[in-house]
Amino acid sequence: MRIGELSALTGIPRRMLRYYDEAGLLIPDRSANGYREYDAQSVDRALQIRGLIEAGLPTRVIKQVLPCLKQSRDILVAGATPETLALLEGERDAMTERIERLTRSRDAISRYIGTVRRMRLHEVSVAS
DNA sequence: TTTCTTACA
DNA sequence: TGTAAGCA
Repeated sequence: MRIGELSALTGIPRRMLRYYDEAGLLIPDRSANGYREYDAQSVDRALQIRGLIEAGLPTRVIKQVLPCLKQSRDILVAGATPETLALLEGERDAMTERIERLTRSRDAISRYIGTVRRMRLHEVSVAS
């Protein structure tokens, strides 16, 4: 299938699909006219890549981990080299930090919302 | 019509 | 990421 169809199937913008190609994450075949030609497997592959990117993994890391995901959507143990493992540990820690920052932000926002609501309630009761 | 590359906001 | 240009 061509890029337009893969885009429709995955919901991933064609722009991003070309970016995955440039980044070496998902390299399609090329038809005679130069159009990118994707196989059915590319659907899962593209979805996996998007998931990893949304999780905040740098493309360089994804590029290294991707071979481990080649088959199914589960991780292939055989493809895990010590270097890859070390890289992933670093990413995991960075992810944990991000989660903690997000948690603090969320809690701060929750407190703010609670405060504003209490103020509104008082205004209403005083007015009526 | 759809896709391609390159470049800029 | 979006968009525009100029092709094939």
